[in-house]
Amino acid sequence: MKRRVYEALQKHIDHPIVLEKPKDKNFGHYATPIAFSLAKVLRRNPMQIAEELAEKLREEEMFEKVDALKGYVNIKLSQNFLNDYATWALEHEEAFGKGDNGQSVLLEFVSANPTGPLHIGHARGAVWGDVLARIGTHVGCRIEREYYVNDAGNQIYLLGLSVYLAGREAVLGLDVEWPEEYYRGEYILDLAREAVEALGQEMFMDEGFIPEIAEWAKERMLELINRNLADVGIFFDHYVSEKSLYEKWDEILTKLAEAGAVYEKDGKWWLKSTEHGDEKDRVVVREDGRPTYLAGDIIYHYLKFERGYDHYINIWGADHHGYIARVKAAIAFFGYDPQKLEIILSQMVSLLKGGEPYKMSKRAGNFILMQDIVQEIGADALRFIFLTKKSDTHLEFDIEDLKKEDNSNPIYYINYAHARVFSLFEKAGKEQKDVVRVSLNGLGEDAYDLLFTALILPEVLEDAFESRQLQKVTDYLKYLAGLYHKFYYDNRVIGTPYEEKLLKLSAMVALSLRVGLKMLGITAMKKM
RNA sequence: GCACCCGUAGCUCAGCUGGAUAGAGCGUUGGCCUCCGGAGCCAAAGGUCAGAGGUUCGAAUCCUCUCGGGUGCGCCA
Repeated sequence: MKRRVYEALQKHIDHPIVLEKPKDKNFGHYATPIAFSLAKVLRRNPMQIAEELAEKLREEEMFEKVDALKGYVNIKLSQNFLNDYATWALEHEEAFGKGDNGQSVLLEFVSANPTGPLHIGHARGAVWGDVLARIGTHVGCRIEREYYVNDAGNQIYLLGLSVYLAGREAVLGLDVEWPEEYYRGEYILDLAREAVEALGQEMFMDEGFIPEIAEWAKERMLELINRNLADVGIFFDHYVSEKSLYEKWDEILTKLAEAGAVYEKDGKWWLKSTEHGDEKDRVVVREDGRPTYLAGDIIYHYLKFERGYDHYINIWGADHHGYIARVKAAIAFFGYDPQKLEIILSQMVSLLKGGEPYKMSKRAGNFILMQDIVQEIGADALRFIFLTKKSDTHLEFDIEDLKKEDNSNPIYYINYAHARVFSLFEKAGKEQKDVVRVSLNGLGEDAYDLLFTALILPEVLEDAFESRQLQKVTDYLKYLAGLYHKFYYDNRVIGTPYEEKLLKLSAMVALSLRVGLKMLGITAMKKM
């Protein structure tokens, strides 16, 4: 809809146009301060320019009214235009809001180490990535979801060691000496019990079996992580194993050397990441010849770019922000455009419980599990908490509040509006198809406000996706639901001369709420 | 010390590609059910947009500095 307006304006203006929604709805549906920027170029009075422009735009059929006010050009869409659009939307439910962006995007998210269950911080990135993918797909991108599995290195050995020791101590009752660093937490005990059962006691008699135990435990953890994700409706198209990448390392190192990207010093190989804006060069091969973690990431991103997507998005925890420069540097050395890699940082989540800060630490084992929160407040509420906040800001919430908040949760507010519409149709003994072609002519201003708000869903989705600000969708849904609740309160529907018109309007609102909720991974309720 | 994120109502947060009178939810106070779902609606109180400069027709929004909070600065992953 916005695009149609934009195109209409373009016919008359040869200048970048900013189109916005006026704060005061009396000003119309759209407004542009274009006259101010044109005034600078043309060196003329903005009021005058606005007036001339308004004059030209009045010829467009889709506009009912075009005003010039204090330099702004305010535009009001015609009722016929809005009505026809609503009819189209209701007849093409699946297509409403669908775009044709066409970009192919590889979205990497979660990528939590397979050494434990997902905690609440992971959940934020997981939900964000999932919804970004849902909306992106709806607006027409071809988005593939990928999980990078860090299944190599010391941490996996540590996992094995932890299970091995827990098995000896808690299951077999042997004396053990705990090292300084190991994984704690109940899940390690569970794993140990299972492992003794599945692998046999003899595996716990000799440290030499630790790598085998580690491998087994890692697989179990991946299964667990996937179950955690599935419980909130999150899935992946690809899993890439870090371990499997290293066989390509020699080849990649050669490529880097040919590009002049690496050098040898102190018996180690360094990436010249400072050449591309990093603060220092980074070791990629240790003295003993083993590649570092960065090497794995270099291979991974090289292969990503080889796969030829238009754009790449990684959602990382904010604690990895220092890592961006070196990965981008490597990409640049391969001759690819590092701009195509976009890193979205998901900031910390702090939890309170009854006002007390909850320290989250994987090693300490007292972190809050995503599955526990899901069990307490439900997947939908968990999704909503994260989606009402932008990703790059710290988020703090109290578990106790969330528990008691299930009644005042905005999801209920939105769903209630949706359910009310279905209740109306039921009471009226009608179905949507009975009213889609009804003309809305004759309805009042508030009805058209509501209709217009329902119809802007596509541009809200597009804007939210393009700006990576998913909270715009939740804001919109709350606003639309609020408008409908008020409208419902002010207007009687059934038994009035406007019954069919108002049912159509209600159906349109419900459609936008439903599609919007679907984008958030939440199913709209017809009854509550 | 350097880098990144943040500082907006009592609390949790929107608004930030500069635009018209700074918003929501919760909390507080007071109204609205003989009537389609009161899980709703209406109203009130509550703000030096951390502070100071700058840029310009115009700044919560952009720039600089200061103060305050968080995170990162491994050849761990």
